Amino acid sequence: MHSFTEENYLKAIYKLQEANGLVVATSALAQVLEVHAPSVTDMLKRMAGKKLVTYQKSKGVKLTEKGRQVAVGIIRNHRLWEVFLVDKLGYKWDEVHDLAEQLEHIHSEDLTNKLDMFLGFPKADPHGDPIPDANGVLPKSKAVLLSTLKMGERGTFTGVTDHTPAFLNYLDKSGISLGNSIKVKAIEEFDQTYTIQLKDKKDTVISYKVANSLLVNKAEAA
Amino acid sequence: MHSFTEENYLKAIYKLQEANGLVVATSALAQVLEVHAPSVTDMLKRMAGKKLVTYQKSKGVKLTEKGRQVAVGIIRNHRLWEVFLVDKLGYKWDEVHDLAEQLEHIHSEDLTNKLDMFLGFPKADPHGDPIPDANGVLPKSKAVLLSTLKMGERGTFTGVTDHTPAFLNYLDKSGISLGNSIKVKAIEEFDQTYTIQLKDKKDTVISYKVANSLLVNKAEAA
DNA sequence: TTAATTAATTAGGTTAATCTAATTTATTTT
DNA sequence: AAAATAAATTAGATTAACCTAATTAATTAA
Ligand SMILES: [Mn+2]
Ligand SMILES: [Mn+2]
Ligand SMILES: [Mn+2]
Ligand SMILES: [Mn+2]
Repeated sequence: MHSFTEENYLKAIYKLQEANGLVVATSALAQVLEVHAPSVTDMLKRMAGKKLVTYQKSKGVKLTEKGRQVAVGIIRNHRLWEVFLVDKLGYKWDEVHDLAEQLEHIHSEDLTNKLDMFLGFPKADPHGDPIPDANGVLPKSKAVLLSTLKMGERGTFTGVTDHTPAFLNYLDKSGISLGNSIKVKAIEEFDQTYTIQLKDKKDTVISYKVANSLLVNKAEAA
Repeated sequence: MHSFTEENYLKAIYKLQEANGLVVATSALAQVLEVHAPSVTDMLKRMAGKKLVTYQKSKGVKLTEKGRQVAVGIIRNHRLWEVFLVDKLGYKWDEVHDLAEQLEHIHSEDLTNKLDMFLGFPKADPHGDPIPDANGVLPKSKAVLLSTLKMGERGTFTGVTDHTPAFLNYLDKSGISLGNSIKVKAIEEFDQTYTIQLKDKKDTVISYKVANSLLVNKAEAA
C-alpha cells in the first residue's frame, strides 16, 4: 500500500499534468503541496524507485501508468466521499473538501465500490467534477468556461474551477446552483462584466472573475 | 491533532486498562500493537510528555483524563463506522473491523456527530459493543458471559468477547444472532459443554469456549 | 553570448516511529 | 537471601518525510 504522502504527491502530479501539460515542475509541486523544493526532489526520487513516476533530474516528473491508476483511484474516492457527505450527511458543498481529503486515503476498493452503489453511482461530485468509474475511466467533459460564451449564448451550469468556500458561498448567495440554465444577456466591454439570466430568475451581474470560474455545457445553437 | 500511532496506543491502553486493571504493562502493549518492547517504552515517554498518559519507569502506564477522552472518542468513531458499514453498505459483521480501524482516525467531531445522527443514534455496534455518546460517556453494561449461567437460566444474547471473523462466522452458521433469547437446557459436567435453546429453534450444543465468548443480559428469575 | 536570475539539486540535519543487541530492574524460584 | 528468570530500559541504528543553507543547472535578459 502507498502512504498518504505518496498518494497526495500522485494526486498533485496528476492534477498539474491535466492542467498544464505533460511534465510537472518541482516548484509547482512544492507550491501545491505546501512543502519546500528539496522535499519534493527527495520524494520524487523515492517514488521513481517505486515506478510511480518517471523522473529526470531537473527535467520534471510524469506519472507512470501505475501512478496514474493510483491517482485516479484517489480522486474517485475523494469525489464519492464528497457526494456521501452532501447527499447523506447534509453537508453543504463548501464544507466537504477537507473531510474528503482525509477520507480519500481509506484503502479499500471494495468499500469504494459499495459506497458508489449506496450513492446510486453518481456521475459527478457536488462541485460538478466527474467521478472516475471503477476502472479508472474519467468521462471526458465538454464543458467550457462561461467566460467563453458570447452575447445571447446559453448553457447549463455544470461545474466550478474555483473550489474555495469563499467562491462557493458567493454562488449560494447569488442563487447560482449546479444544473441551472444560464443565458448571457450582456457583456460589458470595459471590464468584461457579464449580465446573465438564470432560469426563472431576474438578471444577475457577475464579474469576469466569476464568469471565468463557472463551467457550462454550451447549448447547441437552435 | 494526534497521530494515528498515538491514537492506536491510547485505544490499546484504554482497552487493557478496562480488561485487566489500572496500570498497563509495556509487554502487554507491545503484544497487542504488534511492535517490540523498546518501541513502546519510547512512545510512552513521548506520550507522557504530551500529558496523554502517566508513565513511571518500569511501573507501567495509565491514561490521563485527556488521554481517556481521546481513546473513547476513537472508540466512538470506530463503532459508529461499523454500524454504517453494516447498516448502510451491507457489510457483514465479520467484515467491518479492519475498515473501521482506518475510518476511526478521521479527524472531525462534527462528522462523527452527523454520522451518529444519520445512523439514528445507535446504542451499540454490530457486535453489541456500546457506543460512547458525544461526551465520551459509555453506558455501563450489565451483561455477563453465557458461561456464568446455570441450568435453566435465560438471557438475551447482546454481545461477543471474541471478535474474530472465524468466531462470528461460526455464530452465523449456528444461527446465533444478536438479540436472540437463550435458555440453558443442560451443562455437561465433564467438559462444560452447553446445550442451549434459541427462541423458536431446536436445541443447539456449544462448547465452553463458545459459551465463554457470548455476552447475555440475564433474565430476572420469574 | 555573457551575465543575471530563477529553478533544482546536493549536503547535512531533524523528528516520529520503528528495530536489534546489551544492560538494568523486577519478580520468581530454589 | 541468593540465583534464575522475566520484563523493561538504554544505546545505537534505520526509514520516511521533512527542513535550511550551499551549490549547480537552466532560463531569461542585457
Ligand atoms: Mn474536493
Ligand atoms: Mn469536489
Ligand atoms: Mn471493531
Ligand atoms: Mn465492533
